[in-house]
Order: sequence, then structure tokens, then C-alpha cells
Amino acid sequence: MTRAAPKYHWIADQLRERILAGELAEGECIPGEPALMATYEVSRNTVRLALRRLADEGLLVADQGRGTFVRESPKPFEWNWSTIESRRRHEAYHDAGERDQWATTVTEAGRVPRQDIQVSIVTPPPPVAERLGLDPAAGVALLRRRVRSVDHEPYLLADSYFPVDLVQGTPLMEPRDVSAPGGVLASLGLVQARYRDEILPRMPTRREIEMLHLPAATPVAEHTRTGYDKDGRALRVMVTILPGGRHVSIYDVEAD
Amino acid sequence: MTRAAPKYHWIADQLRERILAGELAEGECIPGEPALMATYEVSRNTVRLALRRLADEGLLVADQGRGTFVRESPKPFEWNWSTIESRRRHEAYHDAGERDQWATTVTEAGRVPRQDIQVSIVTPPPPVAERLGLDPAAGVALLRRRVRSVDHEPYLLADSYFPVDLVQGTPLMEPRDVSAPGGVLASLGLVQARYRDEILPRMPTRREIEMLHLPAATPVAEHTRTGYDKDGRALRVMVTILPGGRHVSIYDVEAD
DNA sequence: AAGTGGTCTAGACCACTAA
DNA sequence: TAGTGGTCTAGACCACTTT
Repeated sequence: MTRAAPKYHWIADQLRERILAGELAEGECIPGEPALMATYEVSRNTVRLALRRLADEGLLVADQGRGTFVRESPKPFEWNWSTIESRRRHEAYHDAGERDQWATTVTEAGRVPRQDIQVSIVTPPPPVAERLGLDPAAGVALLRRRVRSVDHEPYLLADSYFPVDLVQGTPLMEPRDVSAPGGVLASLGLVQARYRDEILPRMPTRREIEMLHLPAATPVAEHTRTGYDKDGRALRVMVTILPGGRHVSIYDVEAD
Repeated sequence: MTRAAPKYHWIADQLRERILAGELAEGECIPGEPALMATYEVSRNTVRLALRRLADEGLLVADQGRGTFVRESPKPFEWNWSTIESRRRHEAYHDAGERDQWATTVTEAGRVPRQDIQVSIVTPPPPVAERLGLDPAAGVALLRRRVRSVDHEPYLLADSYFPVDLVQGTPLMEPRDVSAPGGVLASLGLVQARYRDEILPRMPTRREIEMLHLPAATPVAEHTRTGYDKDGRALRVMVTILPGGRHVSIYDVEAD
């Protein structure tokens, strides 16, 4: 005979069934902790263990003073990294003017984009230095740190690193929106011919949790895009932190 | 004056610092719960809240009866989805014979690959039916469900769905390894000309946690690859569940 | 047998939100 | 003010691993 499962597993299973069956609809408030204590005749800690278990699966979010709710999953944005910085595609959006594609995509969805930019000169973290071909100890880079928001809620973090010698004295050094037709670097005569993207799912750091207002048990995708010119020199590294559930990353791949 | 942070936040902060500073090395056992209760003069629950907080960040894993350990991050596998099923690249591995590329990559890393295959005819989940162009209610597909292991530890789940009319009576219907030079479908005269990949970071379901032996707070990436022939007909949908921390997904993108 | 983490109880007070 | 979830205590017994 197999060992009995802990009570809080069983309680979580019951609630999960009700959620997945739609009995407790998205955004709906579930019974409070005292109610669950009475229903299942357990202590409050046990109820809380069950709720935590479901929160860890991303099914519930608790809101202090209000209640615990079934997590809503609005339709995620589709983010096509194959075309996101292509010159071809940019032409299609040409009449969007100076707006970048992110802002365009968000606006098209009927929502309000916004970005805050900080610029500084830093010693980049070792993985970035490596990709830029810099001395990991002494090399410095221009860092453009952006927080992008949708409807005034922080949505993603995007840190771009440029070798300082490439961007010294250019508009990139100023904390303003510098999007331009064909890409930011193109206006400086630097043409990115190829990108390499690396995607890593992981749990967010405390800093990311706070900056993005992430509810518990929200993973992030760390996208690192390195741009190269036609000679294979790295021109830029962009590290984007995208919270789970709000987006899908898309790639179109030719089979050859 | 700002409100004081909870005790368990502070304790977690202390331990996190020691871990990130390398004072508590990877794989090392951290002080036991009784020791931490004494050190910080708090109850066991408070200690456990602090440890849970760090586990949720992916920094700790607890092992019943043994202790709590700083999580190890072995070098992740690099998984290049741009070339993973390309005919060009497959030629480079031609002398690997009948082995598929996954097995080849793992073997090259000096580890032992293995896959278990189950084959069945199913009504695919709605997102898959949609991608295959099937009736979501009545359409059926061939499902090849694989569990791939590295060094006898389950590593990823890969479910491939094929329209039944394409694969009726072919070797694909049998639960054996069917990799072939140029790809499985190529041997049936079905050529995939283009793929669309969709990547979604999320928390694992209970089933995934159990099948992959995932420690707490391990997110997964759900990769959905849809293969199309040159006329745009969907030939296959493959849903791969990749646990965080064990892999990096790579895409090479041409800027045009 | 001793030490680890896992489950569970019964209580208390606090912070926040809504009516 | 009443009700929600958040923090915290002080205990108990159990399951698992190591010695």
C-alpha cells in the first residue's frame, strides 16, 4: 500500500480540478482561508500550503486585503524575433514614423506603450563582455537600460550594450528614444547583418520581481540578442527580460 | 519611516549574499534548520519561509533526510533550433549514421542519451489541432510521445503530432526510433520547407514535475515547432518541454 | 540512533482593502 | 469596522538518510 498523500496535496488537487473545470472562473475570488479551514477541517497553515502549491503552478494570485484569485491569462503578445529588427519588415511599418516596432505592436493591440531609458557607461557582466569581445575585467561598454511598460504597468526590461568606441559622441549616448528607420545603429553607418539569439527560461531575480511587479511563481525568459556586422564583429548585445504568460516568442526558420 | 521588512526576508537576504559571494559554494550543504533558528533567534516556520524564498529563486534545493543544498548549475546544453533539423547540417553529421541529432549532441558531451517512445492516435489539444488545420472537436492525429533522458535522468518531453492520413501505415506508427538521414518525414516523401517555432516560458504542470523529476521552482520552456511543406500545409507539430537551467535555445537570424 | 527536512496544529498580531 | 491575506510563535509527530 502506497503512502497517503499529504492533506494539502489533496486540498490543492480538489481546488485545481474546480479551477480547470471552469467552476472557479478566471479572475474569480476563491473561498477565503477561514472558509477552507472549515470545509476541509484543517489548520490555517495547511490551507496556506495548499494555496501556495497552486500559486507555484501559476494558477492563483493572492492579493492582501482583498482575497485570492484565479489567475487571468490575457492573450499574450506575439513577438516575432525573426522579423523584429529586419529592414524588410521595418518598411512595412514605415508610416508609423519614428516609433519603434515594440511601440507599434503594442499600440496596434489598443494598449498604451511607454519606455523609460537610462544611459550609463559600465563594465558589462562577463557573459556580455564575452559576446562583445571585450576584456571581461577592464572593458567598458555603453549601457542603455530600458523599462518598457504597457498601460502604465512595467512589462519588460531591455538592456543594450554597445562597445564605447562605436557610439562615442552619437545620439545613443543620450537617454532619449533613438529609434530610426532601419534601426538605431544603421543611422551611424553600422549595419547588423546577423543576429544570434539565446533564450534561457529561469526564475526572476529579486530586482526583476520588484521592477516588473511580478506575482509569485512567474518565470521569465532571458533573451540575449547579439548583433554582428557582415565581418562578424559584435556591434551590440541586448538582454531582454520577458515575464512568462504575457508573450510568446516566435521564430520562422527555413529548412535547408 | 518605511515599514520594516519581515524577518524572513532579512534572513533570506543574508543567506543569498553568502551564496552569491561564494561563501556557500555550489552543491554545498547550508546550515540546518535548527542551526538557523538559533542563529537568528526565530521559530522554525520563519526559517522555513526564508529557505522557501531562496528555493523559489532557484538558489536552493532541499533533500529530505540529507539537508539543503546550494543549487548546482552544470553547463547547459546549447540547442540550436535554426539548424537542428536542417538537411545541410544533417550532412555534417552523416557519419553518425542512424542516430538523431539530439542523441549525437548528448553523446558528444560525454553523456548517455536515451529515449522512450509511446505511439497513439489521439484527438490533439485545441492549440495543436489549430496548427495542423484539423477540426478541434473531431480531428485525430498520430501522437509520438517521447521522454528523452541524459545519464538515465529524464531530461525533456517531446510530443509530435502528425495528421493521420499522412502517416497511415508508415514506420512512424510504430514505437521505435525512426530517425533517418534528412529527417523522419523526408523518408516518406514529405519535405518540410519551413518551421514556425513558438516559445513560452511557464511553470510546469504536476505531470511535468513528476515525469521530469523537477525540483521546486524550476520553470520550463514550451517550444512548439510547426513544420510546413512548400505549399504551406502543416505536416507536423512538435511540442517540446525543456526544463530551465539545463539548456539554452539558440537561433541564428539573418537581418534583411 | 541521531539528524535532516516534511507535515500539521492552535494560536496570535499585523497590514491592507472595502463597505 | 469587518474581513482579507501576511507574518510569527511554540510546539508535535513523521519520513528519510546516514552512521
